[in-house]
Amino acid sequence: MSSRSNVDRMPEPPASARQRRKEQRPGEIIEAALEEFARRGFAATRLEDVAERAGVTKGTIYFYFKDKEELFKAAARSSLAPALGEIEALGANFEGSAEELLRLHLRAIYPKLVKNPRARQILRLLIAEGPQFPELVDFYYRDIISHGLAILRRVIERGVKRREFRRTRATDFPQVVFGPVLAAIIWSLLLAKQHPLDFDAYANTHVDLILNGLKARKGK
Amino acid sequence: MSSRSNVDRMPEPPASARQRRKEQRPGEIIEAALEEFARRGFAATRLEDVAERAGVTKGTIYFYFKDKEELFKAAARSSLAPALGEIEALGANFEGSAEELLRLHLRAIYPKLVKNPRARQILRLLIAEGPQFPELVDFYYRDIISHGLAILRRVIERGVKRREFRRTRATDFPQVVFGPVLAAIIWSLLLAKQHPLDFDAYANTHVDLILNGLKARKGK
Amino acid sequence: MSSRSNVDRMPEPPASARQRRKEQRPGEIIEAALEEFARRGFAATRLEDVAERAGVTKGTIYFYFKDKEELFKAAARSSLAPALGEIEALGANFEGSAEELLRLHLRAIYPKLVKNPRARQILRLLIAEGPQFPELVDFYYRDIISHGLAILRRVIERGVKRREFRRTRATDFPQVVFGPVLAAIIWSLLLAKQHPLDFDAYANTHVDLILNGLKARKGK
Amino acid sequence: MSSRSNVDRMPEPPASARQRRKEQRPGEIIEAALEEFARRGFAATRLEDVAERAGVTKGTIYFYFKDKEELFKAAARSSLAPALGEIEALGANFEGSAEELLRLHLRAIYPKLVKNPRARQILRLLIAEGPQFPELVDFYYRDIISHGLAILRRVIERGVKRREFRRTRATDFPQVVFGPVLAAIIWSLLLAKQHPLDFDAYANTHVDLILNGLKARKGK
DNA sequence: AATGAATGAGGTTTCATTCAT
DNA sequence: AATGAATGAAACCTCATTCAT
Repeated sequence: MSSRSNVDRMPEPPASARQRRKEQRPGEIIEAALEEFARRGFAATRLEDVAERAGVTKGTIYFYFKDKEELFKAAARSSLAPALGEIEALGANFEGSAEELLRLHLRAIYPKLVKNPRARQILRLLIAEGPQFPELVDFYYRDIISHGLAILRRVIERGVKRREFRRTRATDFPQVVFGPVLAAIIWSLLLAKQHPLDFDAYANTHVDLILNGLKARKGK
Repeated sequence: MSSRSNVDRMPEPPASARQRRKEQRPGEIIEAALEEFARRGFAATRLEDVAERAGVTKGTIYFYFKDKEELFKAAARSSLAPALGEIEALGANFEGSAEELLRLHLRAIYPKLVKNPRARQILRLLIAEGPQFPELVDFYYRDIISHGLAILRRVIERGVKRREFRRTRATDFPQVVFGPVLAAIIWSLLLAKQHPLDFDAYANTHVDLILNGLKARKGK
Repeated sequence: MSSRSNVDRMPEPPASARQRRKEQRPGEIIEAALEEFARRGFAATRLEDVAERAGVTKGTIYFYFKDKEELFKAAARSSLAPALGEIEALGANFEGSAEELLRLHLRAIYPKLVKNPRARQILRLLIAEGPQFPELVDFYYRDIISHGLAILRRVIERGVKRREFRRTRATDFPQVVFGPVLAAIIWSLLLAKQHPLDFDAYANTHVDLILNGLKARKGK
Repeated sequence: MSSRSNVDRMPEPPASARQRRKEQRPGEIIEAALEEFARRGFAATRLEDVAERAGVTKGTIYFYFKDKEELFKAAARSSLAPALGEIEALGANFEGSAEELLRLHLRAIYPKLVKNPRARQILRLLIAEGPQFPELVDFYYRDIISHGLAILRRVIERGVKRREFRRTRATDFPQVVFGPVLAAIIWSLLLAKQHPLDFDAYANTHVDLILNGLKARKGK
């Protein structure tokens, strides 16, 4: 990403550089746009800044995107799907206990969501611009959120079936299990700089608390 | 709210009404501003719209607030303190079990935060505009967040001391306990309209799961 | 019109100048716009130029008109109605011959249309921008053209009834009688500067030719 | 016209087709340009649209024409000369009466000017863009208008010499005789769609009225 | 205290034009 | 001969801010 602009300034780019550039341009612009939109929000972002960050001029953006809104949507839909896919894959052929599986999932979520700047930025955009871009919310619900919740729900159900977990309404509200992750992301977005948080220890506490909360009591 | 503008257009309002009006003006403007800012974000909000909603003209806003930013800060600081105060008061002379107290707190939080549009809007503003208004984040951390977390921390510590709760790092990370509330608020902000959630049942699940997670195991 | 800008530059305008100005502003802007639009056409006209000519800034235009198109329509509808009214009035209580009346009408048309820059400009706008602004064409047809043709038609019919004029299809096509006026206007718009035309002699020739054309032959 | 683009996309067009294509390109572009310029005017016409209509890309236009203005002039000069030539030829070896000859001329003008979309479009361009392109006006005056008027003048003079027509100033102002044609063209440009006109009957009325106007009175 | 006409900086968007391929 | 990605100069338009009243 940072090497890009250097190339721009290099005289005599290799023969096929132009071709390679052309194919990468939209992606580069989207990348730059995501960065700027996440930093400032939709309205406060200047396409001039996006252009500069992408190493092109304003006009070029309009060659690839109809208008600011289109660019925003393209950037905001910037996929979290790969991350989700990896998480989903965890449960594919898993044979162990539900506890183990939930631990695996939650532990995977932190590096992929909390510590991943891109994911945090997208969450910020979603919260900030959701009301102005309902299609965006729809998209994320359909493609990401509902899937993520379904994954959690299945793990919990598995635990219940195996008598590892109590039968609770947690299967109806997997958001409760996920909630602490959201708290961590928001902390990271707003406060981490001034008030650092040990996210590893935080994740352990989250896992421990939730698992203990779900598990069936021996004594009872 | 709707009667306001009528009054404005009434010729010769009685002296006292005018007086009352004058004193209420800033508050009315702040109220209108909060609404608009929360709906659209700082940059996208037009002072003209705030003025209209407040039943005044643009010029009047500048009589009470130096500029748009000042108005935004005034609106965004719009207090959550009363809500926090009420929650804090719960623990003041409480003599019962920590479980009971935590239950009380969590149950109090839902109506005051999740179901309270004003609180939700402020959270949205904080997340959306935080990067542009660090003072705002500081303010909320100092006045609200740190206090709120401290309250939770004290309740948990009380439980640990009374051997009701296990000794976990939850006291270091009360955010984990609070997390599900955040998830509910964000759901409410973005998704509730299309995908309603039974927040009462949700709250019960939250309380149950967290309490069970915190409690010491009899068997062990 | 030309004194306006001087006033602008005068320090200390009289007390009510502002008020007077406010009421005149829209009219002044329309006047300036008509001038510019007629000179350059809709697309090529810059609002900055209109503003300068009107002695205001770009922003002011948008205070009075929604956008460039709205301003254009307002300017283009700039009335020809008074001129039409005066012509129409000619026939009101006229008691003389149809020949005399037609002479009166045609003679009145030249100063009001051919020699009137405003009328010429409007015609140019109508022809040039008609396809882009069908509502404008509708408006002119409804308010001006159909009335104008009706006036001519009535005069011709009167002549026919009085046996002054032959019975021809000129009543169905008063445009034929009016045509030479159009030729004069267009000449004036395009060629008069390089190739002056004696419009008074032209008008006489027009009147003579058409009247002779309409009149019943004695011999026959 | 519509098959053109298909050909374009055909791989390996036969050598001769390509050759033919190459030679026709400028003409095709001019044709497309005339269409677009007449529809929208100079400023509002986008070269991209011209290119698309011509079945080429923007760049190609610049291979044949220096810039937009050059293309416009090429399109706007698009010849009316053939039409004029045919009309002029009518009088070449004509031996009959002036009345007959004038009838011939006027009758020839309608299909060639009023009913010919290309001629109408050029007139529109001339009126609309004349002020911005004085050379264009000069060109049309020199090559078309002055010739056309001269033709009419000669016919009228012939009639006067032969004592068919009265001696009037119509020879100084043949525009009067031509005027009704202009009215018909403009009607056709602006109003014909909404308010159809029977141009054949119109032409007859024109011929009848003007001839009667010109002719010497038997009785006198 | 309040108004609202007016400003002007700044942003989005368009499009003629260029140029490497 | 032709392409089309890229540019950059304008142009439209918005809106925070001012100020005479």
